[in-house]
Amino acid sequence: MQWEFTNDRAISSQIVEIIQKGILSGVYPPGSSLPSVRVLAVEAGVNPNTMQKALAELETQGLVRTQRNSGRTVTNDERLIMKLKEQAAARYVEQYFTHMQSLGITRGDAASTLQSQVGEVS
Amino acid sequence: MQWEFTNDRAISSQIVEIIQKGILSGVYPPGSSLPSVRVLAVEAGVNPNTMQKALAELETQGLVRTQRNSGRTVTNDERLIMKLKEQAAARYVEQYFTHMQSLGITRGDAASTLQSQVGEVS
DNA sequence: GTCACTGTATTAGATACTTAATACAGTGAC
DNA sequence: GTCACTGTATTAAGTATCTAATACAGTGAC
Repeated sequence: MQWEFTNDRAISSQIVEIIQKGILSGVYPPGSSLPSVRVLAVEAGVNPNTMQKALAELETQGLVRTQRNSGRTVTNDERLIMKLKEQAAARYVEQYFTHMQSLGITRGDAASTLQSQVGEVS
Repeated sequence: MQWEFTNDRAISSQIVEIIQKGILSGVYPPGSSLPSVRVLAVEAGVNPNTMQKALAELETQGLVRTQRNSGRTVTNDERLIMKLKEQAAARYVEQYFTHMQSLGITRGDAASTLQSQVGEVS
């Protein structure tokens, strides 16, 4: 997990997205237990309150379960994970097209441009 | 120009991006004059100070020129515009791949997924 | 029972952003 | 010269975010 933040958005929101991706990509497998708030806060280099806020948000999304005095675990609901993963992917696709269209680039041209860079090493 | 803002990022930053896209896409052609700070502020529904901040940022990027007492114009430097447009497009491509990779999706699969949605109406 | 660990809550301070209400200097039309 | 418009600057207030420093209740190992 790489905790790198930009200062153009709230840190807690960025944490939510990072952990979301960790769960949706399988880095945090279904049912596995998460480090404690305090440990995660140290790892990420943020205040425990900030990490707490992010984890609370993840819980309302159903991605994380909390056992009041014994830590948190990733949900076991693999169908939910798969569904959210597909939704996220679809959102990224549309976000790409939207950005390119606002530059005056059609969906077709946007697709060609992307296709030509699949092999690039970035 | 559609002035719609989310509250997860600074409004002034969002204004910068919207006007940038307007210039790079040709909605604001090279050399054309921009509405005044106060008019743009009303259009966008924000405080003049906020619009001023965004326009100042655009000027440091070289996309906009200011004639101290007679308004602002879009730069005439079409090469700069073209260059920035290509850079922005390349950035969106990489951003897409990065997002998909953090979901555990390879560049190749990310390209296929996108290709399959070119024709969608969104 | 003690200790070390959980999540959670509260208070205070610093900072950034946005709005609001002004003000000033320069320009161009009349 | 007056008026209406430019960009720019300043001050104050409200809000959101993050940090810091605590505190409390519950659990499990020993």
